[in-house]
Amino acid sequence: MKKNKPKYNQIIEAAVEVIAENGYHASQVAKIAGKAGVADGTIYLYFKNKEDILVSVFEEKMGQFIEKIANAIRDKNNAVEKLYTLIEMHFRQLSEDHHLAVVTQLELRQSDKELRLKINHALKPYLAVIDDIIKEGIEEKVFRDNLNIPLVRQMIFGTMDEIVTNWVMKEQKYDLTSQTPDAHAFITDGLSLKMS
Amino acid sequence: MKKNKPKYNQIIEAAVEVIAENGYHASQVAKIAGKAGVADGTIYLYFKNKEDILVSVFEEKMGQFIEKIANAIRDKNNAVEKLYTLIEMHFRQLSEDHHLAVVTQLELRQSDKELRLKINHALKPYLAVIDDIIKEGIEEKVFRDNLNIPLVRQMIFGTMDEIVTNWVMKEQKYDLTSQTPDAHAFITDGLSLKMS
Amino acid sequence: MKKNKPKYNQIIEAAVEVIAENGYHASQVAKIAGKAGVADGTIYLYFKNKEDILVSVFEEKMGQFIEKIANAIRDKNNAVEKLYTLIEMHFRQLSEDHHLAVVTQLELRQSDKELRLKINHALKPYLAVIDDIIKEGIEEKVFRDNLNIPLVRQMIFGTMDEIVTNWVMKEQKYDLTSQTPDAHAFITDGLSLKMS
Amino acid sequence: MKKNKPKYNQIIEAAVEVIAENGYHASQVAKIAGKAGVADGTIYLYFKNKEDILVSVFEEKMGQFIEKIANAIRDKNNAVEKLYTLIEMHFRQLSEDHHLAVVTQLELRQSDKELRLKINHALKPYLAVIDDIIKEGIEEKVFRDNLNIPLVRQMIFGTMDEIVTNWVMKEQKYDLTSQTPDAHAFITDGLSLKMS
DNA sequence: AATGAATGAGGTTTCATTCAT
DNA sequence: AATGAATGAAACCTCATTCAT
Repeated sequence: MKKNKPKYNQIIEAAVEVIAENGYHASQVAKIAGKAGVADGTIYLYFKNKEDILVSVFEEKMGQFIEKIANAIRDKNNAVEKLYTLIEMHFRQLSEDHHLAVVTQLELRQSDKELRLKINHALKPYLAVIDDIIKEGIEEKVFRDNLNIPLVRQMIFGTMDEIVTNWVMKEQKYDLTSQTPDAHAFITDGLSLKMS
Repeated sequence: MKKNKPKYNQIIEAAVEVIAENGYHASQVAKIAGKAGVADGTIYLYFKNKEDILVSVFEEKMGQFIEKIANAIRDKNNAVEKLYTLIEMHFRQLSEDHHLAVVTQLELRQSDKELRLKINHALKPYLAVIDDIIKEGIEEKVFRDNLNIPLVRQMIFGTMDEIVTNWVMKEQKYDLTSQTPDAHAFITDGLSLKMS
Repeated sequence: MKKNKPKYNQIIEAAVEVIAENGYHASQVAKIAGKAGVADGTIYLYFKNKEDILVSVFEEKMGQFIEKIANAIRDKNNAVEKLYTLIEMHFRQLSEDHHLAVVTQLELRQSDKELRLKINHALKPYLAVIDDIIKEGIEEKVFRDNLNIPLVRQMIFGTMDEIVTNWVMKEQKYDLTSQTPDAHAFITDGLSLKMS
Repeated sequence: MKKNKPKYNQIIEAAVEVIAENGYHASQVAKIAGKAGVADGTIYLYFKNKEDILVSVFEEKMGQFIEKIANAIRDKNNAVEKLYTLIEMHFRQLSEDHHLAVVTQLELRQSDKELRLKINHALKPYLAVIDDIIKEGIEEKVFRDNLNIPLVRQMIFGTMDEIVTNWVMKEQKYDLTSQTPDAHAFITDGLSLKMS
């Protein structure tokens, strides 16, 4: 978050709203400028081009997203609890900001390959947080020690991501956060019946 | 599959190739017509509009995709084996058709919300197959009976989808099919260390 | 001149008129299309981009310009007469097509360096015609044999060009063709008083 | 030259450099301000608008250009020598200031009709100097007395101008000043072989 | 059934100029 | 006198779709 750059943040917030309301391809720079209350040209004092707005939107929002999750996890005592908190915070944050959920789950994915790569890059720190939890769980001997970490991380992220996308596509008609226990159970224990 | 409509299939196949080679946004109708060996106008004798081509591509390919998986599953004896086969076939089919993998995992996702909904609709039969396996596993008492089936199905699909997408984005540098055991283990048993 | 391409020629002629009437920088593609009676997009079926229109205008017009001069010169018997005819035809052709004169003398010179180089390239055949006359005059021993041909050609072209440009800038208020004898006299004899 | 206006001259010099280095169309006011070491807005304390900068550049430089030629000519005894000196000085001054040569011969000509008229106006005093030499030559009876003075002046200027432009376009690969004798010979004697 | 020439709407970005400080 | 952040108009080109042949 660039401090003391009110216009920068105005534009970022306006971009999220405009994309959520109009869809990715109907999000003209003029519309963003209008909602941000600045002239079209002013956009280009703060962003290199339209793509730069979109990447910045993702970076800013993702930065805040990760920071909140990292904070919430910090005082948890073990990997299982941390994982639970991560899932819950992931769901809750998107649940509380419908605009952001639409933008990250649907609209920003319509961007082309180059932009997608930049967006994926902004996702790296989040994936690292997941990796750390997996490693901690292995050390604590609550997770198996033969886990393929990158693959497991993909599966955890894929699981949460698909749940959120379905929720967004169903127009957020049900409560997302309450899916946390089931999602957590699936990730830790899978589908299997526990043997006694 | 429309039978006895050779041009229809020519256009579908051309569309997959053009999208895989050029990317979604660089796939003009004229390019598809060119590769299919027909005039631009001819496209509109077989498809309502460009979106109709893309939806049809997905429907045709998804139909074949599901049929093969359904066939392979039919003679498996229990839910665990069926699930294993489903995952393996999912990975293998995309592994063997790189064009299709690029198109389904990356390019078609760049379409707008409306088209995405239609594509999701074509996915329904596949999701039903997954649902059936889950139900069967519950009946066989190898899966827990308190599973939220739609949620679990999303998680299974999300897990596989994310693995495939990562593989495509890493330019298919490693073997996808060999990820099957780990993916299957994650889905059935989660991360937890099994107690003896 | 591309034959049997009526739209091609319509666009070329429209471009000359639009540039002459509005000036180089106010010559939008839309204006040219409008005057040519075609849709904006049609322009791009015949020309790669706007620059291509402008280069083509110059090439087409210069081709006709040179051809007429070459024809007129062919049956002249000596270098002095040929030079006289070249000057007269140069002046007359621009005199008879005011639009073309404005475009070549004023408007097209506002183009950037790259376009200027392409335009200069189209001028080469004309400069070769001048060179040939100079060489012929030397062989006929009516011109000095120590002439620096490229330099002399520049001087001849520069002389004519400056006269035409001045005439265009003075809004063609006087007769250009009647400057031929004086221009010819200057080029052949310079300023000096002939000694007896 | 506005005396005691250091910023005025800074801006003029910066403009010449920026235009020579970047070309006419890439010479934004901001770039000129940057090179001059002043704020964008400061430009408008000294110049009415961008066109005014360019006209002033030409006027300032042309004033110095003419003054030097006028000084050099003053102590020559006859028209032929004065003409020789004028040509030599014309070539030498542009030869010694490549930036200025590029700006006057190529870049400033890309301006629109209105600006070109103002630039031509600044050229008037120079053309008057040429006129005076022609008149003096006629009086001295070394030039013909039936010369059309404005036309002859255009031809002399056009000759020199075309030579300089060619030299600039050939990227100044050869020596310009040494073209003086040939240019002078062409102007005084034309192409004709002298009769004895 | 097939063609392909023609259409025309729509948006990102630059940059000269202003004016509050 | 000097600053520099903010303004906002303006145009090239692409490409899905049509329709006369």
